[in-house]
Amino acid sequence: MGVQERREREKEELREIILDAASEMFAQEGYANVSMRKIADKIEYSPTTIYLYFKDKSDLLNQICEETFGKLIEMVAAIEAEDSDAPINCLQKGMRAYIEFGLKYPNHYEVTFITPIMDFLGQEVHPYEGSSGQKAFEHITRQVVGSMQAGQIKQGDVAVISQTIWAAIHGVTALLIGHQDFPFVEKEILIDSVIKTTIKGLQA
Amino acid sequence: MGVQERREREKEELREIILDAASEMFAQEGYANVSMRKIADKIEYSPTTIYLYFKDKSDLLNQICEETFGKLIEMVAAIEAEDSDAPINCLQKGMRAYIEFGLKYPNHYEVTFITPIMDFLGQEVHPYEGSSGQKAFEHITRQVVGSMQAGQIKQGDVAVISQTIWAAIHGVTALLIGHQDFPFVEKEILIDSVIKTTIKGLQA
DNA sequence: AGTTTTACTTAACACTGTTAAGTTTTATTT
DNA sequence: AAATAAAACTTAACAGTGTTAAGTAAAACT
Repeated sequence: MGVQERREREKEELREIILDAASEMFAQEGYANVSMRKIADKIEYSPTTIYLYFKDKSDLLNQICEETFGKLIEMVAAIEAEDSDAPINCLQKGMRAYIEFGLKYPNHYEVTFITPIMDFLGQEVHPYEGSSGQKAFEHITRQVVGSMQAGQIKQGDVAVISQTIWAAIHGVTALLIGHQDFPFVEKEILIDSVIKTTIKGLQA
Repeated sequence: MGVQERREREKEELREIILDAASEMFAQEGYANVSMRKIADKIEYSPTTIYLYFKDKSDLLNQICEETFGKLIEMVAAIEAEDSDAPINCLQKGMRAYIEFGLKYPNHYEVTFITPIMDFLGQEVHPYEGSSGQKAFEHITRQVVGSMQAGQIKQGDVAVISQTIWAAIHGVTALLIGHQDFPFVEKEILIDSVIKTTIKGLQA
């Protein structure tokens, strides 16, 4: 009765092929500039086949983002595992990793964290619960708790502090991605400044 | 020879009508969900008439943003004119005004500062030079200079500090607008935290 | 070999932004 | 006042979009 298993494997393979093709195209040309027909052309299937594997275009995107952000989580988890001297260094490294990840995959960052995907009623369709985004954020929270317990940042509401940090790193990432015509100072200097200012602002 | 002047006035009026209709619709339903035909329906002209007044859809948007952000500049300028005791208070008020403005006109904020408008080659088409966005940013810069001269924030590169501030306020604004499903702490508390953390991080 | 299930495709719908060509209205000139 | 020129606006169309319903080919089961 190995037939069913083989077929499932084949289905999964095509799912991956679609996902890979779409991922590459989204990252290269941007979500809006890639049509279902173009993806279909690339994988040499009819456009409607994609709909047998994904609910719609935004579902395709969400699943790509889940994959991509799995990588971010791995990166941040690796930093945590490094058992660095001070939790606050860990937090800083995590912030830097987040920003650099966003700049490395700007189109993926854009679609996951910048573009609010709305349906026609203006409702957001980015389910947060259980998403990789949630998991990534939980890492920040954990590092905040660690730094707070070590007395390296001031006592306070963990959620407030975590979200403040997220605002800072999202802010610089989003600006650098989305406003390439703006006369920014040198990228590394700005990133440094954002991280240092935030950490200093949170110290006891 | 007042005929020509009257006609110019009439042209300007229709331009305003289009701008107002589009502005309202973009703000209510979001840029992507408003088509040229829908705008045309609303103002009771044919869709192509719009192209006699605006180069294309994104031009329409840019001009709306210029108008809207004129208001932001007025707000920030009013704060500056208030001649508040300390420049750093002025800076803080300006930051708050920026964030609150973004939350008040989320769709306008989105299209000006969040959505990167790309043409089909992935080139950005948001001209920064001379834009209202530039002018708004210059206000931040001026307040940074003032605070620095008053010794209320540390000495340093004005551009770096200004952009760090922008990253922070853009970050929280963009997050609050774009991720309404995220379990944020109370809005005012988060905004307060971002502003205070940033200012504290920049103090001498 | 015949039947059912699965996988995939064709054709179509209702949209989109945008342009070229044509029409109506307004102003100028004779 | 009639003819001409210019401006304002519209109709029709192109080439594309996401998505669905209906149909076909292939594989698996009986």
